[in-house]
Amino acid sequence: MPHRSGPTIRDVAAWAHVSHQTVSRVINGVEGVTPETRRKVEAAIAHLGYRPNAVAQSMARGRPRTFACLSPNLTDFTFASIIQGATTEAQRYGYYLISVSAPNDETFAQWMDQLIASRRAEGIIVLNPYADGRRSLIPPSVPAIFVGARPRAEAIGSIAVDDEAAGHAATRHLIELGHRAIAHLTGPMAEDCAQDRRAGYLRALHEDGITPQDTLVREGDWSATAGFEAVREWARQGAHYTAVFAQNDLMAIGAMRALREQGQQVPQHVSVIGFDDIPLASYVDPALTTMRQNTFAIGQEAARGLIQAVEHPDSKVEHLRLPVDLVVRQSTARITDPERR
Amino acid sequence: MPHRSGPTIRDVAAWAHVSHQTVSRVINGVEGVTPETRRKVEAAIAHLGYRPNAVAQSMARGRPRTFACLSPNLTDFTFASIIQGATTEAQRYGYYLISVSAPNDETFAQWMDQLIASRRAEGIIVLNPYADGRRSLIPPSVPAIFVGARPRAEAIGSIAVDDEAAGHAATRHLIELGHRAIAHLTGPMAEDCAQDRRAGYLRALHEDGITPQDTLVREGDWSATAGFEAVREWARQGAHYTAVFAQNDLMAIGAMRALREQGQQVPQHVSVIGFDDIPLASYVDPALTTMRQNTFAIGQEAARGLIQAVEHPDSKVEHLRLPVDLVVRQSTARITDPERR
DNA sequence: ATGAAAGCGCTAACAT
DNA sequence: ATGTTAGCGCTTTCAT
Repeated sequence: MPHRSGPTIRDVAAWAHVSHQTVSRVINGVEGVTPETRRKVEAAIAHLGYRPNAVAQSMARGRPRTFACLSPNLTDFTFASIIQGATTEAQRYGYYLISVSAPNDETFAQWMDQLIASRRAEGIIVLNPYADGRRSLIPPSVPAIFVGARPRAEAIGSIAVDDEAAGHAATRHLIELGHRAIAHLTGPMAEDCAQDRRAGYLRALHEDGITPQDTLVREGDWSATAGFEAVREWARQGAHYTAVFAQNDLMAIGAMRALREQGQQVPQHVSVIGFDDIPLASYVDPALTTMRQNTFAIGQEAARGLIQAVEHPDSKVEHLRLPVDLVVRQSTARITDPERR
Repeated sequence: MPHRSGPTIRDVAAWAHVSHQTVSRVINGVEGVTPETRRKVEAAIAHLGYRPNAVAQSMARGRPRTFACLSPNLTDFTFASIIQGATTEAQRYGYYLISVSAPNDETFAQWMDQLIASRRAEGIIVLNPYADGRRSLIPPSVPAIFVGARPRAEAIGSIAVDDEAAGHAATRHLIELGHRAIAHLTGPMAEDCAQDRRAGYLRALHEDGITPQDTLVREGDWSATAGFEAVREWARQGAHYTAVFAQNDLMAIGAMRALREQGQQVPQHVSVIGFDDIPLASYVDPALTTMRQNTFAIGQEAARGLIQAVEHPDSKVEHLRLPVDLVVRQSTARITDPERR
């Protein structure tokens, strides 16, 4: 029952005494229409309350002007904010975003089938594309852009912050406060950003002649729980450290809680630095020192890059790196008791 | 340039030596196809790697099988989680969700135009529909479902938690711990849930013969900052209270921070209870007592309700209320010092 | 500058 | 049980 859901281009044409093609020209802002007929058509459109049918346009153009954004989840602030940026930017250019949660590669494959194979979406934004095997599920022909991935020698553009530099800066901040035993809590090491942040961490240690300790580097899954567990594990092992660099704020906050439960004060006994600057970072106790990334801008750039990719398939693929800023709050402090070093 | 982007139904038909209509029947699982021809068609589909074009299906059916989800933002955990639930459930029925951020009624109107007037989406899920004047921007003809709104005498279904009961339960929890001077931090009072939670709060006070104090009820905007500012304002006014019931966790956490900065201990001096049970609730210090709502389920129900509304327009509109659970953690405690009451 | 014709890939109504 | 015929509402040639 394809119900008549409103006036069509032909109704407008009839009302304005022009061909439907002229109406098409007007609504698409194409040159070569007399100002007068344009006015007539516009009057007809206004009078009938005509709105172009987006599905019919997609059909005729062979392009749906819709993207899919595949994210590990929709709830983590970092992802959500990137998605919000991408949605906003896409809209500015007449594109739409279907954002979905693909926590593993089965769900990823399913979405690829339902969104891409069925041509409901004409391009994809993939957040953290190297979390698992999902990369191989993307046919070379589909326009895509990666977020949170290192530039690779391939035809897919990428947007990321400079994770290595950020990891380095975070660690340097701690070193400058006098810390030398610096624990490190990473994201899943399959992901580029986790690797790069750790690389920055190691470089900073190296620069200061500090020997990295394997036991002080633990892999987490970005959750507060992971941060909590890591600190417990270090305690179990009797590990010694005076600072923790967590690769995201959630893990940092989880770590802070575990430290407190062990009777360790932050930052008096142990300094903690996070990554992201989520909205709650300044409200937890103590307020979290962290590396701020502009997630909204990342999303905007991702949308922009993908639009570029679908509209100018032959243009050079872009790899963008955005800066990260150190935001010093109260969870990091200078070592006063030299004994603890 | 409608580029040939793959085999069509007719290619499959030719290969299987049947009409394209038979192919249509097969891919839609319609009865009345010989097992043998069905097999032939399926073989052809597999051989050619055919996938139905979703846009063409939408076009021919006159229904895009796409919904829009309009939320105040995409980043607050509560909204994001509802959206994730809705996306997941919609997918199970072959529907898709375009989720957008509409912080005010101008953006809301814009999205309504671009998604609904253009028939890109055939129905909407509106989160917190009474935040402003947006309700009036929804034409009666568009299938819709409201989340976080009270059932009203209208043709739009609703999903919400039982906010009045939840507000009551939260307040009772504090009263049972001996509190009588209970401050209350609401969301925007234009929203149903804020009104209902406050109503529950007032009822609980009333039941115990506690006279509510106007100065102890402050309106916030759901942000941690609002919670922080409210506590400061109370201090400026010299308000006396031994407990705070905040209508969401963000405001509760902001309030806890302000209390701490004033030298007030939570829960020794002031108890704090929140609402939502965001993932960080158990990791802040002290771990937050809160009212847990199953946001994912809310999203699922919303999607289900909307599908019902578009597929069976004449069925009775549903109004669902989901329960809320008290989760006691460490931010609330019994009053020990009777003097402070 | 404008119009006529054709078709995008599919579903739906009507044959047979 | 299968095929044939029309569209869905628009854009895109190609004429005029």
